[in-house]
Amino acid sequence: MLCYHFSRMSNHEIAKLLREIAASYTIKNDKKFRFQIIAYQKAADAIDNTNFEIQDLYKENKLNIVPGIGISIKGHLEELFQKGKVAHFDWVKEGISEAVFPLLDIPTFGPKRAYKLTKEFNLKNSDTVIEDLEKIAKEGKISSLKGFGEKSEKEILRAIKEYKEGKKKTIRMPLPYAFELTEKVVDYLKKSNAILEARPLGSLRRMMATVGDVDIAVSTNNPKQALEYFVNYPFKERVVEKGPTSASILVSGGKQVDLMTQPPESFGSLLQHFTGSKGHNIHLRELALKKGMSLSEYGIKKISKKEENIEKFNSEEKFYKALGMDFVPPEIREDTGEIELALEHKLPNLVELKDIKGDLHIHSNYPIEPSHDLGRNSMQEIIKKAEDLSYEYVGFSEHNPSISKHKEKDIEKIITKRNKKIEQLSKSNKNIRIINLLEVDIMPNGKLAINENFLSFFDAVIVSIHSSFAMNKREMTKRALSGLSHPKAKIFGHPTGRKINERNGYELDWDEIFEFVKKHKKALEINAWPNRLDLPDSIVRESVKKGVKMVINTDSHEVSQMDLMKYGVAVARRGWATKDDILNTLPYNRFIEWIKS
DNA sequence: GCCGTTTTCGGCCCGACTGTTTTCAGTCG
Repeated sequence: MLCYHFSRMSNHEIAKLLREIAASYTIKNDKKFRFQIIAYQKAADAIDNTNFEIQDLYKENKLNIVPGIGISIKGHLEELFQKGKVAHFDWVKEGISEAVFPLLDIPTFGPKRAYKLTKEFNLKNSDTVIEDLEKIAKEGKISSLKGFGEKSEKEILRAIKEYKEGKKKTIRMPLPYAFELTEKVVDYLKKSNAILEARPLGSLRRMMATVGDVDIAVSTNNPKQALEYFVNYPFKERVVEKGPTSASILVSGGKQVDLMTQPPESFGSLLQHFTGSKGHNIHLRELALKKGMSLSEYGIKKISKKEENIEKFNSEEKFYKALGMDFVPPEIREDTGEIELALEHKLPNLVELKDIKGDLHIHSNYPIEPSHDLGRNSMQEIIKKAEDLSYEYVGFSEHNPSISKHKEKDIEKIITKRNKKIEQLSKSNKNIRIINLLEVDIMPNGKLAINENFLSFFDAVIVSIHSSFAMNKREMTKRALSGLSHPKAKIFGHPTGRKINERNGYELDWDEIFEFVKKHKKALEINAWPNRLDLPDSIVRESVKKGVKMVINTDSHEVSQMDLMKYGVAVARRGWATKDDILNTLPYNRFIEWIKS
């Protein structure tokens, strides 16, 4: 019997276990357990997405605050944490080899096929199952199996090969990377005269921090020609599938691009359908069902009417209106309360890029001899760029001078000189107001990496953590709060320290951080750097709920990077932030009043 | 197994595509 290391199971491991239960139910009897399967998958999704550590919630007896965890699953998880195993889970998994589960990470493998193959060939070792199966396929033993054939055998070999090359179901691209990839495909599509419009949708349109597949919707009166053109995309690796209304290709690097088509008169329903999220759409359709309507990418069917009449929608606004709802911004279509508010016409006015009046986290090339990397452009070039972006103000915030390389006297000299430079620039640039900042390390002991006497040289400083990430939650929270406690420390930079696809970031006690930041009128940064996007959207949402203010910054080291602001705004929108929640939407006078307060 | 301004019982989204099938099962989004 398998025992789990219950002393410390991460949310991800717990979610994985619940997905294994869903898969096992599917294998046992997918019709009989249809709703259990959905329930376990939903619970797994919820656990993957929550900000709370599930084991912490268990200790506080608050597991049921996670939507999707009800009486049964709560009980099972409690048993898991107490005993390290769950009798009911063992029952569900009975007769199913552990070797089934690694196969589920490979595209085209679902529970049924994985089970059939492991059972037929008596595969028991979950560490070697993929290699074992590959060998069997190469020997041509799969094609003779009932329900399999030559093609599926080849498909299995290809899927395993691609999986080994790193094309797993779970690997996701950072948002800006996905943007560039998509732009190339969309530009190509627009050159076809069969294609009237092409728009990226899915998680990309919802501006999620990471994107799995790229989804593109096409408006066309000639789907056959449009799809033929699509699958001939010059940078394609291969065609995954192609039908009369949709097709999928793999492009360079093995990323999948899905294309769906509709004629212009139904394009609105298609946009809505293909933007998702899955949870948002399911909720919407359940709601519609209760009103006697059935929703799909084709439009709205009235169930009561005998004739198969589908009402079509050329715009999303009209589609939502037909359901009695306001248009829901794509960024918040995650089924976390937006549907209810759209019905009551009470959706928040989310912050927009044009609301941003300044960027405070920019590294110039001023020779400050910093602890970390210097920027590449001059302060003057940055000011010029800020003008181009129609900002009112800009903040210079190079890293603090390295304390290991300088004596305090040298640091004082460097800062004094920099201050004079900023003063002079302020006089010569009337269109852009300059805010004199610095990004200062919070050292492991909680002290700032600059003598506190020097802080008076600045309007304020951004404090952030760049080292010793392995500290525990308690110590890290203490460290962060200590760093923020100086009156000049106004902004907590990239607060979680995460790097997407690289590291998770350290743990903090968010309730304590929120309380402190709010009480002392500080702000949390939403850092727009592509693989940071930090704060994560879910923590922005909590900040908004708690009334904690934020600023959105690019952390630019080069002027072109100041354009990354849109990704930071996207994160803020995904966290339901309005203009009022974001301090750098304030005009200069009010912003400077805050930062000097 | 979860959930609730139609319900604490009786519901639970909707469709595309492929391969192995002679009408459907499996996977995916």
